[in-house]
Amino acid sequence: MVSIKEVAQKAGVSVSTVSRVINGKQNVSPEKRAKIMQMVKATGYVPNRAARDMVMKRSFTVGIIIPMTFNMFQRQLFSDIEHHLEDFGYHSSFYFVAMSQESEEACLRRLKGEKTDGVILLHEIELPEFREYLEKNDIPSVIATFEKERWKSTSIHISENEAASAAVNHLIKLGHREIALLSGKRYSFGRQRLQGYVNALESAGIPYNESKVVFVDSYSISDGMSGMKELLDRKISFSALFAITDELAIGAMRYLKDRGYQVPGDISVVGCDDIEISSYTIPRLTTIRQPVSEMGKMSVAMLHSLITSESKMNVNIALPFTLIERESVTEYTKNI
Amino acid sequence: MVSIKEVAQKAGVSVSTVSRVINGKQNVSPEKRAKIMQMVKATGYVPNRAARDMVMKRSFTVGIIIPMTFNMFQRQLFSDIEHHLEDFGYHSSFYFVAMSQESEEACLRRLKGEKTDGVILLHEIELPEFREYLEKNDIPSVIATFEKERWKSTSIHISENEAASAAVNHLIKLGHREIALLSGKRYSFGRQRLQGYVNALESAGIPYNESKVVFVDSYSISDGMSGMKELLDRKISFSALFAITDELAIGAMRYLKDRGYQVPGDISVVGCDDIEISSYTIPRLTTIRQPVSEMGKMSVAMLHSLITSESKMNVNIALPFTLIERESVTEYTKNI
DNA sequence: CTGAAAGCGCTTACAG
DNA sequence: CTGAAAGCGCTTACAG
Repeated sequence: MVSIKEVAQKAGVSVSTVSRVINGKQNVSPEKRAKIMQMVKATGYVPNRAARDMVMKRSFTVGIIIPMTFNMFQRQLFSDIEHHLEDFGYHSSFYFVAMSQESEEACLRRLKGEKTDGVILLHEIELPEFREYLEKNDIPSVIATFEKERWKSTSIHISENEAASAAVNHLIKLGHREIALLSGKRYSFGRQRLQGYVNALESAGIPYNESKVVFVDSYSISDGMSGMKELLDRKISFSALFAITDELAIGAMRYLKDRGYQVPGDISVVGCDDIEISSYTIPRLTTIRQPVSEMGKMSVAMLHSLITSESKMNVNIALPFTLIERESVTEYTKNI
Repeated sequence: MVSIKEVAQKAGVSVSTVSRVINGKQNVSPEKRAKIMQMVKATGYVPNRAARDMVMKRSFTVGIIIPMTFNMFQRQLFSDIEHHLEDFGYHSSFYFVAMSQESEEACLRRLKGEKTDGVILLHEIELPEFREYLEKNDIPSVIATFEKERWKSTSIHISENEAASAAVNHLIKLGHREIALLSGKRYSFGRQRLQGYVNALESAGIPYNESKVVFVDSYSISDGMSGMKELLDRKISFSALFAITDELAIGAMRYLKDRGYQVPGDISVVGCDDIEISSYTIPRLTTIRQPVSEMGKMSVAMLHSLITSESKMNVNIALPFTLIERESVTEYTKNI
């Protein structure tokens, strides 16, 4: 591969000068600049990234922390983030982490060797050393799509609590009072959306009833099916369901169909997130939309500004969510 | 950050020796080795990747070429590939490329600067210089999930042609004769699956009828809807549809429902790929399964062997596919 | 088994 | 505006 030295020789200048022009610095005579550009083109020279990274002591890469198995919402988010990262000229390095301490430690170890310019978390890491390492080394981080308390970093999210309330209020406004909840314990948003459900019920003067809520392990479609099964097996009476993620809702609708129930005829279902597939399900899912692309875009933009600016001020950004009314919800008529 | 030099000083040895132990070389006395390990631990030393990459003239990263907008099948594949790459100790670098020459050129330019150890293509690149560059520089590449003619690299795929035939034969066996095709021109598999459809018809002595096939621009769910619309608007008569991707099939089922048709009551639908969501749609989709995880795993394993072994032999691997019978297909009763 | 030294390909003061 | 030189943090012959 051709090196900067070779280009310098062919152009009859020093490497310093070549370095200047390829990095767009001023103070180079037009003639030399032209000559150098010409040689760069002729030789097909491209700077060696490793060498540059080493001397500049930064890698121009940002680390992306992702859960080992990431769901559809995160896949969309991830893809948006990648695009923007590329636009800003960053590389990205992945860190898949599972729900275990060893996995988090392994992630931290790798992180130390790579000197990423910053980190975007699509997954909540518990390990205290992790946070400490970032803070001690001034590595900016942004949390994408979580509203995490006491973690000193910028975070982009919707108000989880209010989003859940909005979903439930929509149901209440339509006359539903026996509203089941399909939730999970994993991640902070599980707790927050549960809280939103509780709040909405309370405001409407509807008593909270434990037997109407089920917690599943994760947030996949199949968890939605098993959660719905559990709910049905309890033989309680209800007319609507709020599933805290769209995938859960889709699984619930699937299972309801298997058991012969109509959505929304027998049960109204509302989800949360608005993943792509939700506009195509049968019936189309009524849900709360998180502005994914904006969130992805902002995550990168915020991280970039944290990396480049002097004042490292961490902000907590709550983006607006929207209720998207589709076909899975209807007015209250009866309980099952 | 602590460097190798610092560790050497604290351990009272030379940097060469430290380098030997952290790289697991032999020929180091047990005492020094122990002392060094201890200092590594104490200082929290982790080798600087950029420095190592530079001197070793390789980056331990593999480039992943992805289409600008990647579909659900590719997202699953991608996620599998990433996991395995991490297992093998590789990093990955993304190259999103659009359907344009400039985009392919930009991709090539970046590739030149990064000295990736190898490349995995999830997207077909047309630019001849691209292939030339890889060949000239002995950069191994594997094509994941495409069966590409005249491209000297290893490729992992199913027999597209036969997979399509299997789907259509299934329909034929159930008595269908008027079988519509929802296809696309983009990528070689579009052409290949079309060929499989044609072959299956021919073997069964059913004449190919152009009016029963529609080509859409891309392979998304919404393309599936618009393709189905076009088909219906042609007012032709048919009893079954083969959509060359699951997303297309899901879009078609969606649109059929909107127009008041029953699947499979009025129209049987079979897809191809077997993406996750296909087992949860209403009705569940009958489709041809590509062994995604195996494909992801093999792509990485093959690339790794290409990178590390001496003999760079390129192989063309066709993995078996399976017909997955679910609920979207039924016996022929009538045409619409 | 071990260390001194060269070199990888860049950037960045520094001196002119 | 320009170049010589130092230095980034490693690995790898080479000599002992």
